[in-house]
Amino acid sequence: MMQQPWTESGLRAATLDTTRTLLVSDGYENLSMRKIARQVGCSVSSIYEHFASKDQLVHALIDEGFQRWYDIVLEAAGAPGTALQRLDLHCRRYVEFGLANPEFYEIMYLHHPRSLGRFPRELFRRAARSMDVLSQLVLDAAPDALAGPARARTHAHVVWAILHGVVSTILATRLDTRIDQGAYVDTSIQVAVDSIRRLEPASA
Amino acid sequence: MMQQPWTESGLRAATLDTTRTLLVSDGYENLSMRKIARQVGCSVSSIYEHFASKDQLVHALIDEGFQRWYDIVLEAAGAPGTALQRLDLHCRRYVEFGLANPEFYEIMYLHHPRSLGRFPRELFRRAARSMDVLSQLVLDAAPDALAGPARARTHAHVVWAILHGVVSTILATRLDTRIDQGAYVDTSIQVAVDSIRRLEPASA
Amino acid sequence: MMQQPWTESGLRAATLDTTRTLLVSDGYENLSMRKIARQVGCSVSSIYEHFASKDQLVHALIDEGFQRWYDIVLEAAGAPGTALQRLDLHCRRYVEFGLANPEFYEIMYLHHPRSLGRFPRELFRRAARSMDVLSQLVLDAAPDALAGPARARTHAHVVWAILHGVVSTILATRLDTRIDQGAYVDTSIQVAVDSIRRLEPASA
Amino acid sequence: MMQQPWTESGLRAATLDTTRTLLVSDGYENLSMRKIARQVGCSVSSIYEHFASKDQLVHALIDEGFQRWYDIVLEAAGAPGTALQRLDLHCRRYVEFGLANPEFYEIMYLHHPRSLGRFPRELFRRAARSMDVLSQLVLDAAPDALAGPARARTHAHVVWAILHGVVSTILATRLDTRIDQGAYVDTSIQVAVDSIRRLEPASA
DNA sequence: GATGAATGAGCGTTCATTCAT
DNA sequence: AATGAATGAACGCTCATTCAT
Repeated sequence: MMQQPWTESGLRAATLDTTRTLLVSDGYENLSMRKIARQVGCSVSSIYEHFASKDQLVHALIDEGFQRWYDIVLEAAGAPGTALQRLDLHCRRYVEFGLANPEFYEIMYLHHPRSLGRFPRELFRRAARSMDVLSQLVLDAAPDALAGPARARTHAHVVWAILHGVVSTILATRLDTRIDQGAYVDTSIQVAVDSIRRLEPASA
Repeated sequence: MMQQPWTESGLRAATLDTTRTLLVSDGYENLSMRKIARQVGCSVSSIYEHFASKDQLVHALIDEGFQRWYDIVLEAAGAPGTALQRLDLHCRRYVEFGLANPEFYEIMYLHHPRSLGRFPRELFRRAARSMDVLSQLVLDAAPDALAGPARARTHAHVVWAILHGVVSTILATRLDTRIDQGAYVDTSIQVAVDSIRRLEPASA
Repeated sequence: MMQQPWTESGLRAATLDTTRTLLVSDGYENLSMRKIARQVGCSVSSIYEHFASKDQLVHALIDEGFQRWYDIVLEAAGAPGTALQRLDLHCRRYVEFGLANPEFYEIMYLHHPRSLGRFPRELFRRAARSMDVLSQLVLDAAPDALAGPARARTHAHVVWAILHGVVSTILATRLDTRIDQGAYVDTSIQVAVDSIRRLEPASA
Repeated sequence: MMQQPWTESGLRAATLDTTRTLLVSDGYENLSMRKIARQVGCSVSSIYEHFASKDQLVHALIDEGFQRWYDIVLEAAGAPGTALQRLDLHCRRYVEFGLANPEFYEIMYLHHPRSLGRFPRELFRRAARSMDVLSQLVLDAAPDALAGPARARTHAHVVWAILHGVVSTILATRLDTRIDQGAYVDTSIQVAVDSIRRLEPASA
């Protein structure tokens, strides 16, 4: 699902597409170079022609994921409306993205950095970039109360913790079945946004 | 590497200890019976004397983890003070526990739909039990506003999502290094407790 | 089936009984000391108290099997009627025994001596004893034609080859499904007996 | 032990050769991929490059064996001479083949009901094919007496049982040492052929 | 006479990776 | 740019057997 046709063709693109698909259907722990090659319809060695290792292939995918988060946060930040409305929009888009792309979410966040020891720093920087935009959004939403980037950063991380907690709870199917998922998400986002709104001076 | 002398505890306890440690250092996906045995300093088959399978060994650990959480939430629920104070206490203890027992978090993510079939329902029930106590605590803190267990359950899950997000962010070392961890935790918990406190009628 | 209650009780008898049963239900290749012990309801070590090894335990069972064949051949040899009638009776009993006790038949004949390297010679001698009785029976059936034990022995072995071929073909389920098993057995036995009867001087 | 140089045949052929050898020397129950690889002088995984599983490797051997039998029976059926002479030829060739290819006999016993499920039906069909040719040969040898394929089939199976019994008795070294093997084989084959010849109407 | 705890060797199989072609 | 063949290490797990108690 959501698999865009890999325009330029080429084995590299096909490999990435297939890996993404396999990640969704079988999960990371069942992802193997053999399976990818079989699905792509080429030899294993051919994949090694384009990716130095399985790790690097996965990194490319993670990079893609972080890029998409960056797109989301950028788009929300640039949307019309008040800062709080844009913050709300971002939260919604984030949760949507996480729930719609469990495979990305897993490899992006649920995999401990430890298992990606050779994980290039640049990828982390790309993730940090998204956090920066979120921090700015938070600062815009409560400039008087936060008075500077330092506190804004902390509060942005709290907002993210909520979103992350919500997405990962749902993905790990740990949400009580008696709870309506939509209400749960809505309530959580409201709490996240309110955590910033409440920072505004009472005179608002 | 270093084989700790598991004095009087017996092989079973030593295995659990080692597995807990390995879970933190190497992650679940890199957990193997061979590694455990090597670390414990015994043969693989000796471990099978005490645990019928790798799954069962992990289950024992999961069970332990949920039991620990249950203890925490029970203790907090029975502490003196207002319901809000007890909720705050629970949040603090939960985060402390999570940070002190990283393997618990590793374990929680194992309950993925994909591997879920292998996990006995009883383990899930034990987790639900803890959630029930937390829901009651939340209901006690805002009885008028919540007016029943259904909404309380949702809000309890939101509180949990926050705690969950905070702990896993820190454990995954994804917290921006410029942020003070203590302030981050405090702020998060405050947001969590406030998300319940704000539900109270203004007339209180 | 055909499991006589092990009168004297005692672990040794119980072990033999259980092993016999397991051999029927699960086959030799799935026979393990653990399974036997579990079924008997004792520890594995307890079995080693009575049998020095798995091999020895199986040998005891094989011995039992050869003893039963010996009983059969002796009974047939001592039955009333002509020698040919007694030979026919033996053939019938042999096939019945083989088909009714596939587990015995397998370990007695289908297991190559190689796999029972430490197989005590005494067991083979017991099997040879049965062949001796059969040879005598064959000699009695055609004394004039055979004129001595040497040729009788060869012909006895041919008779046995037929019986063995029939039983093992059926046990290995290699008999064409369109063939009636009863007719197949009857025809085979008739050929076996005739192979001796035809040796009689034409003047009979 | 000794690694024979499998010159030009390629790993696949070498594996089949070695497996055949090991089957004879150690038996099926002691056949392991590791042993095969050790004997061939390659890694275990290299074998898996050519055979998807141990089962499939054994199947290839079974297939080969039945093909060989088919060749034999076809050649005998097409040889010059009377039907009885051709039947006699088949019996001789069959025994020769069985004694020269002991692994074939090891293999035939694998088709046990217990492990049968794993064996593709096609293999069985190939065996049935050989039996069909033998049945036709038998029918040709005694067309008047048998009067149709049904009885011919039964008698063909009896002939086969004899050959089968003879070969397996010799291979299992269960033949009394006082018996001359050549005489034993000759006598057996004579009994087998006679079992058909005797079916002819006396008027022939 | 009986046991629980432990073990080393082995099993079939999968994997990421390499390398000559 | 692509491949087929090969590999060594690892996996979860079972086994017959030993030995102190």
